[in-house]
Amino acid sequence: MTPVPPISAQSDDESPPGATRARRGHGRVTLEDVARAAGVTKITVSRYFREPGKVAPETARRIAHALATHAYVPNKQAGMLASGRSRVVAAIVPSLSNSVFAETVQGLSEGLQAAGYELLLASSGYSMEREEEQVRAVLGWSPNALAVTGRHHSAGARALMQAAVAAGTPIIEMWDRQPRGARFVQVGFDHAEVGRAMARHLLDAGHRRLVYVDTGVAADFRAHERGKAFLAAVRAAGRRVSGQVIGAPPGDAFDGGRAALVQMLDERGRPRADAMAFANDHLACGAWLEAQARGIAVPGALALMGFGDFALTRQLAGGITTVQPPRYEIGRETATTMLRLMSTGLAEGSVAGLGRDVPWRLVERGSTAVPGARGGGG
Amino acid sequence: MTPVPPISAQSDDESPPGATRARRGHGRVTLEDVARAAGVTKITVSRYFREPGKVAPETARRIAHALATHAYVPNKQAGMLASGRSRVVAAIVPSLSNSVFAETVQGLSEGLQAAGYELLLASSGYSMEREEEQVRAVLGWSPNALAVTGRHHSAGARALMQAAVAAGTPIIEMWDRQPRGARFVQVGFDHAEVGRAMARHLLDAGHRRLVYVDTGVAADFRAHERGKAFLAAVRAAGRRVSGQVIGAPPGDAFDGGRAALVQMLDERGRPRADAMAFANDHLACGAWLEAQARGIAVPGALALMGFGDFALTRQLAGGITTVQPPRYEIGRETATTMLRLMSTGLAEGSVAGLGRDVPWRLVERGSTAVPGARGGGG
DNA sequence: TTGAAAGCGCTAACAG
DNA sequence: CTGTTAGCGCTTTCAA
Repeated sequence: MTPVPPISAQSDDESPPGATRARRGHGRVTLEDVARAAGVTKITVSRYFREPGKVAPETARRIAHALATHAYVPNKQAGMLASGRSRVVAAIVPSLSNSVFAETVQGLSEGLQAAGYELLLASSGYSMEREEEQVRAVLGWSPNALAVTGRHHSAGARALMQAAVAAGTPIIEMWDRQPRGARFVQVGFDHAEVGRAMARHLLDAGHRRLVYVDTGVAADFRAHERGKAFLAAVRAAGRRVSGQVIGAPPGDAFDGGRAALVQMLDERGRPRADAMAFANDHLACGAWLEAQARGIAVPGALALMGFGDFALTRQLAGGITTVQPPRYEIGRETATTMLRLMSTGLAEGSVAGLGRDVPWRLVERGSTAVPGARGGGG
Repeated sequence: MTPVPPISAQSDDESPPGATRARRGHGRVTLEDVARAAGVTKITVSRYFREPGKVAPETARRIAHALATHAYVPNKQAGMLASGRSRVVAAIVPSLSNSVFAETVQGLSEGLQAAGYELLLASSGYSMEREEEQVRAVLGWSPNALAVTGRHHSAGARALMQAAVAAGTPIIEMWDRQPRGARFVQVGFDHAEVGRAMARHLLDAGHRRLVYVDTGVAADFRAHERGKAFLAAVRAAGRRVSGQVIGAPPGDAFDGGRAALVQMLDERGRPRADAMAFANDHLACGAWLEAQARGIAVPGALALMGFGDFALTRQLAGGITTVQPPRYEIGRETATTMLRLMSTGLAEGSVAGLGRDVPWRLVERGSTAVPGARGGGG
């Protein structure tokens, strides 16, 4: 263990009159300790870190030596407080266990790390109330920028975020992009468009009775939006097709997908739908597995498609059609956008609605394959 | 006396409605602003937050009113610096995308949140070098405690961690427990024991030719340890059984599992092993899917088992035998242990090796089921 | 090239 | 119950 030098007031200067106050520090090594050991003052050590070129080689050597024996860890609070620069960016995602957001965070983290920023991460557990708490909490660290997920927030969270923008802190909404009425910069895509594309894909394959299985997660607004648009698109397709949105039970998503499939079966165990679209791939995979267990042919008797492009969709025989969202790219693009906004100082209300549409694509696999050309419906 | 403040290029014209004037630092509202608006001094506002009982009701009312119109966000850097208490705990996990750690983080987060702590999260990407960087980075925030994953760290990281312990910051190693030679408090379990249990399970089922498929992730030391113990246990079981450890290719784990299975097939497409144990359930599921695709009966022709208890293992027909690690509990227990150490101030070297064994269990499912009683081997 | 002085925004101690 | 004073550890002028 490195010996921690005594911090006792070893005063070479005059003792302050009537100085009997209790010391407050926590036993850590400070810049001052290192400086004393190196025979310089703390500002020189500080420079050694920030502008190494500006300290004499000999001095640098002595400082390096002092550092080697002192396990010095710079106190970031102090640095941030003094400089006003935090080099920290905060992000709030609904869930860290959801691999979708994990990859976004990965992209964000990589993009920021390259620029020397640290990431303060929080999760809201898909609760707007907790999101507000987290917004408040992370803003307290004066991050240089904040990324949140989606465009639905509590009034309180919105107020905090707007105050932050007004104070010059860029705020970015990830995963969702809907320039109309946007209050913040957005990096993502339009989920309604995805919902429509899913419907169109199934309609084009000739299916007539379509179902969208929504997630059991109440606050997954993006999934709901896809479902809503899906339904609207089906309804707009004419009288010969029917659309329906049902909800998967909360809990394990594989089980939820299975349950949704079962719910769609008639008394004879046959699907009352031609095709089912799911809010996410776990649900879709669950349904696929249940279909397989029951001998329901996919896509012969029932077409299935999901959202998310989870690894498993490539693994199940024939593959499961899905929408590949730019999970990683959203994070990466958010980082880029943040860096740009931070450097230009453009964080004003004027940029609300700006941002980037990050492209997604529909990946067609076996679960919605059309044998031959099944003929155009509707 | 008063140095002329740097002239702000832009004229401080009128502040946005609701919020009062922008100040020089971040342009953020400070305690002082609120205090002025409430007609008190900042310390009173500070007390209003920390010890509400100690401010007069009338004063409290005025402060509350001032707050309502000021979007005040406390500056945590300043608070921490002044109080020395951070109410922040840091954790470093190998990967946020790995659901195993995601759940641990969830448990940790929940346990800490209840006690009013915030979580600073970092991921090392399974790299000891990056882990050291992250240790250094998070220690700069003066967390009240730090949790790292596993007991393998770079010398530099170890030095930083030991200095932190010496300075009174509890450090906990999660997921691994090996009291011999431990330098820090550990909350987890012994992976060698798991490896032995996996071997025993397969041996007891009468299998003779056993294979452990290690992960393609080089720095997943715990997986390697399970493999090593697995092999040792098989070798110790006598001359009539054989054991082997092979590595899965890096990349997608489902594909890795498939590849590992293929690698074990002879020219006629028949397994050269009786049973395969995998470093994780993704690999095991991949192998299972490949076996199914090739018409290899599981467990008839080949028994499979994994580690991790991922949701999918319950879904594939018959289920896949796995080891259920206490993913969530490790996080929860880490939180409890941290809180205890922080309150007792016991963070000295004397507690190294202390900690908790968190129990795991082997979940037997179809993929290793013994039809009837296949007869005792070795 | 190095140092001295003056805070950053907040809280601990100690009066009133 | 409220205010005053003195820092927390670092970075910013500015001076030497």
